[in-house]
Amino acid sequence: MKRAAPYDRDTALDAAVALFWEKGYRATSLKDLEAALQMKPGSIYAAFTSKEALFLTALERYVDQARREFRQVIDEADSPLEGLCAYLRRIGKGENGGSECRACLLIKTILDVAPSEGAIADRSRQHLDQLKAEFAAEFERAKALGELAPDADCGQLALRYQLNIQALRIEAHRGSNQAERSTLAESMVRDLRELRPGPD
Amino acid sequence: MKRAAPYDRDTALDAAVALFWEKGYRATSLKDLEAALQMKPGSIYAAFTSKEALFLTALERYVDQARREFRQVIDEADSPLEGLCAYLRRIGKGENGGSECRACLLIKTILDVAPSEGAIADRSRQHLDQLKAEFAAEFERAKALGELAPDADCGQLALRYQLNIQALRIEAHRGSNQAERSTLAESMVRDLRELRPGPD
DNA sequence: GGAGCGTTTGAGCGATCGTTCAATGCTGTG
DNA sequence: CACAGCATTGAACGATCGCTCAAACGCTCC
Repeated sequence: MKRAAPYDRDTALDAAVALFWEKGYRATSLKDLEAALQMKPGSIYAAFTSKEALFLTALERYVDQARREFRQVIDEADSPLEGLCAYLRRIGKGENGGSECRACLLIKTILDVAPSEGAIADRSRQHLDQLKAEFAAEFERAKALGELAPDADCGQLALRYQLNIQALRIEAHRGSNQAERSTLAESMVRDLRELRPGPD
Repeated sequence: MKRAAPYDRDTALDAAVALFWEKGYRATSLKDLEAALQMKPGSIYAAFTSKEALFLTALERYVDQARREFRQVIDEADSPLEGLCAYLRRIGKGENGGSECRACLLIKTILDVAPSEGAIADRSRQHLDQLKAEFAAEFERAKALGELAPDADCGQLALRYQLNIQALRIEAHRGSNQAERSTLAESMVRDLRELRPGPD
């Protein structure tokens, strides 16, 4: 039997996600990682190959978690459109699972990373596209249930939805207080609800 | 008479803006600046005190330019609301003056910069607030002319307008092509136009 | 033409970056 | 208990970071 690893990979990765999320890829030094993961440089490299590889692994974990949170909110909602609204509200509340409210790590990364570190930017873009597709699928579900007009462009709606989420998160990075962001989220929710076809 | 400075301060600052805009504050090294400004480190420090001070000066220039462009589009438009729409379209076109389309330097900076370099982040936030105020003033003007409902919340509208602009610019950082962004801008314009009160 | 002075230069500072590897310490087996 | 084997360690590497300063330069004025 192999000796149990004295570090817990999942715990370490969670710490890495939190750190990268807070400081960004470039600004996070190996020294920071040593402290956060409670691992010496050698161990980090043995476990994750390189800073870049560690980041990519952490990114995967981050996206998985984000997707899980989204799905959970959706599943608890009464309808697809209501679920999408609820998720917006949740982000506006500033609470995003247990973690503090920050700009989306994917966006941060895309803006932060130099062209030379293209692998990281590329992967981030892929993740963004996948999340957008997830949103689009939810809009499609809403349309099938009659919550949207039959000719609604779900791709476009998903894009704007995603941009709204990004905006809410970036707004949190700015000085704005929580109430302001809640108002903002409500205004976005209103826009979504107005998409509902109906005799009004 | 003092000897004329062998470097042109404005030219150097323009180069600094372009470089910082492309690479971000942290990722821009003194070596990069030496090449871009065609100045040796000693000269840079003699002229601008430090990398941080140089960035702050460049930031000022960037914002001035952005504001000038906005004002120009507004002044050429038939009405305040039309001006705001035209500016959105212009950003959607991907052309933003002569410079390539990139995420707003202010947003990039806020997301990029560590808390330890607070001065830079703080100044960026101030600039963002000022620009938002400029937008709000334009919405107020629109309201006074009857282009908006009398009870419209111009502060809120300005915020969402600014977030839309940020979204368009960040979208450019992503893979999305120009046509996609144009469509996006048109959709935002439509939202703006729907604010017009009317008999419908 | 030479003295004086302000500017520009670039080698080099200490710190820190991401990374490596020989030495060390611990664990499961005989 | 002794040993074999592997994970962990942390000092140290070369590169690069932001930055400094003594020396060289070039202009102006006498």
